[in-house]
Amino acid sequence: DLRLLLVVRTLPWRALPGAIANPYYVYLSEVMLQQTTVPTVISYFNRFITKWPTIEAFSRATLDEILLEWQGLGYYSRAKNLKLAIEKIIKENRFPQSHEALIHYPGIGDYTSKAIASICFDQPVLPVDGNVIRVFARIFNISTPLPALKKEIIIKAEQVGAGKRPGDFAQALMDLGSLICKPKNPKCDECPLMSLCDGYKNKTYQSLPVRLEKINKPMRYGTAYVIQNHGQIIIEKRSDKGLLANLWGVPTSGWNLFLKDEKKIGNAQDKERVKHVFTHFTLYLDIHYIKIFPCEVVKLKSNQKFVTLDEIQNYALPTLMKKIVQKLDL
DNA sequence: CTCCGGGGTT
DNA sequence: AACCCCGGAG
Repeated sequence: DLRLLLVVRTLPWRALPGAIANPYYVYLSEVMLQQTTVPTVISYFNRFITKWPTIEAFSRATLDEILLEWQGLGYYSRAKNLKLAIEKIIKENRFPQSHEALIHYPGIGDYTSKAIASICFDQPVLPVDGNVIRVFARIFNISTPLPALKKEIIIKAEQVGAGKRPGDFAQALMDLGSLICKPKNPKCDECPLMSLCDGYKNKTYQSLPVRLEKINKPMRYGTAYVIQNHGQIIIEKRSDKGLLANLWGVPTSGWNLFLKDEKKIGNAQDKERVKHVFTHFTLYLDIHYIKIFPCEVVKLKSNQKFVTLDEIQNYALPTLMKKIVQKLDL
């Protein structure tokens, strides 16, 4: 039977043996883990629960305060959704407990709703994340390529069931995926499920799960403007929609696609250019340094302000903008 | 340097 | 199907 596994890892959001998991901790950590690895999440998570120990405390934080703590984690709309969902929960005065109830909150989908329901409330559901997909694809030797594979595994997981301790089963399966049944060089000789693994039996496990073609990312380029005056620079708050929404950074030009035969980028030195990779394109920004003369009058847009390098710590900057600011020596 | 993993929304 | 970001592995 698949449902005989031990939870291996101790993590700050996990309950001690015999204790009940804190839904706020599990929810917060799951959202962070949607985009980042465990070692990175641990420090972010600890800062969050120190600053906001309960969902009540969290619900009183502004989006700007949350983004300041979230900076560097990426996928910034998740911080916004987390805030919206927690405000809703506080208003309702009750933490939703079932997969069906949870899935209607912003930013909570199939995986996160099942993770919270099973880990915190012992609901009989199995969250299917990348680890579970990989483990199931190998155990049952399924060669359906991603992303279609995911739906197949979700159905398979419903058939397998969640056992008597759904939360432990879910976490054990994810631990197995991350520590033993790894994407590369899995430790099959240490695996408690070796004897029932069809992928191991058929020696297909290394190539599972199968994923379809990867497409080349297009490149974009533009200019970032570092506008200085007396040890201060101009930063601006980005729009509340689209890429890096609600975050701060130096002003930039538009980010243009390279035309097919266009000369790539200029001959700027490393110090004057940053490269940053997003999900669907790679960005190159040449940095232009502009000094304002004392007699010049600068008219700032409503979303712009002058700040010193010290003051910039109080604004949420994405990693792209940190790369630029770190080069500065005012 | 390049590649890749990781859920949810629209 | 496209969009949303970053860090770790190799």
